[in-house]
Order: sequence, then C-alpha cells, then structure tokens
Amino acid sequence: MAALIPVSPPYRLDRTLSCGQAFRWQWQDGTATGVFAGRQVRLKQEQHRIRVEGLQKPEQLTALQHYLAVDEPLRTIEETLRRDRILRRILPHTTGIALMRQDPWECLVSFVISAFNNIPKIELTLEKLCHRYGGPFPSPQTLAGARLRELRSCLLGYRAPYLLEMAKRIAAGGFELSELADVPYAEARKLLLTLPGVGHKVADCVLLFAYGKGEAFPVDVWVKRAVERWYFSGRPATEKRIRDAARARFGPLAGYAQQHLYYYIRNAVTWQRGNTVTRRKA
DNA sequence: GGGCAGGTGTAAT
DNA sequence: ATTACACCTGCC
Repeated sequence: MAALIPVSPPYRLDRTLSCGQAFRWQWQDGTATGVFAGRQVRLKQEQHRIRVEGLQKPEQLTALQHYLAVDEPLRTIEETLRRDRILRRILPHTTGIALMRQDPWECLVSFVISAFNNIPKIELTLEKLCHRYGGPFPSPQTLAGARLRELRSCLLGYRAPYLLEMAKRIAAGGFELSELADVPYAEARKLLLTLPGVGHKVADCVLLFAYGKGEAFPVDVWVKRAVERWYFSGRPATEKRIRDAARARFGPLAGYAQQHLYYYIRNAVTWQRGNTVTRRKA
C-alpha cells in the first residue's frame, strides 16, 4: 500500500537524504530505502509529492512528514541565503536540501561513531549495531546493558567505551535528551559536551539534525576547507574562528549554510576526480 | 600493504 | 583558550 506526501519546491528528497545528515538511507534507482517507525520504508519523489511504501498507520505517515521536514520554508530560506555571494553561486547545485528532524538518541549515536571514521564504515557499524541488538535501533537501556567486547565487535573500536558510558548515563536518568529541545543552543551545546565522545562537531550535528537549532554550524574537515577557500581567501583558520564567522554571517540559518557548503564541496571534489565516491555495495 | 577517514580525549602551554 | 598527539579498523 502506498501513500503520498505532498511537497513544495524546491524540496528535494535525494539531496535531503544524502547531504550527510542521516546515515541509514540507501539510495538506488531513484528510490530511498531505510527504516522508519520500525518498518522498512521506500521513498520516491515524483515532482510535487513523495510516494511512500511500507507504512500502514496515518500517524506513522505524519511522523515521517515531520522527520523529512517537508514543511520547511525552503523557498524563503534559500532566498535569504542567496544574499551571500558565495552561496548564490553554490545554490543552483544544492537547492532543495532540508534539515531533517531526527531522533536525538539515534543521531547522537550516529555522530559519535562518525568521529575519525569514514562513511562506508559508519554505515556498516550502525547496521551491525541494529542487527546485534535488535529493534529498529537499540535504546539507551539496551546499549547500557551491552558488553564492551560485544560492542567492539560492531566495529566501534575505541569508541565503544564512549557509547557504553553515554548509554549508561542516559539510561540511568543522569541525562535527559528530551529536555534539550527547550534549552537554548549555547546551553544545550554545553550539556551535550559533557557526554563522552561528544566534542564541538558532534554536538553541533545533533543540535542541528535532531533539535533543529539552526545556529549550529558543525565544522568538519570538508566545511573547514570550504570556508577557508571561499571566505578566508584560502588562508587556514581555526575551527572556532570559522564557527564564529558563520554565526555572525548567517545567524539562525548557519546550519543551512553549512549543509549547502558541505554538499557542494564534497560533490565538487567527486566531479573533479571523476566519480570515485566510495559507496558500500548493497 | 601503508595511509587515509565527517574528531575527541588528554596533557601541556 | 589553544595546540600536539594518539587512536580502532575497514577500505582503496
């Protein structure tokens, strides 16, 4: 049984799902496959709507709409971003990206794993975690009861203790993820930084991709390169300087600016080198 | 086979 | 506040 989600331009499902904010959607033949609400789901955009296969209940569809952020005012957002002369040049290649509203716990785990790692292995690790601990995604309680050795067998490497300690703290009620939603960006960031394995970059990813805090500007190696090249005349700049500059320039749309810069520089490199992006085989 | 890959923790300045 | 260095492990 298929359902339809209406979308308005310039929303683009392909760019939204493959701009680095979510790791668990596989894309092939114009269709995205992934897990949502505990079910295998297939998504395909047909002009002004998204065809959804795999969901039964109306409330699951509503939740999916929320997750995909199809209601984001992208037209207005991109219009504002185009006032920046760099983004004005980039946007034709990146238009349609929406910041999703992911589950905070899943997002947190995903990006702790992402540190000093590569994308195929991050995806593989998440798959192994879900497979070994069952469910659509292992809860804090489940991971809190896991054995360190067992976690390591999911390719977590040195990150396994971080995940275990984080899960224990959250499961024991020592850190309430849901409460961060109402906490302002700066304070929520400080709180996230107290978790093991969470540094500036991961904290900003979670604040942006799960809590919708638009001031967040995650600086990874790619965004660093992009900002140095296009905003600092090719001069090296510290991570903090880059973040401060971004917040000053883009304010609450810093996160959107980051997504467009990231998506563009990653793909530009790919285009130059001739389609050598490493994607894990299905 | 050696180096690389979406940073973070730790120690020292 | 800023900087240097080690780090699991699969993959190219």
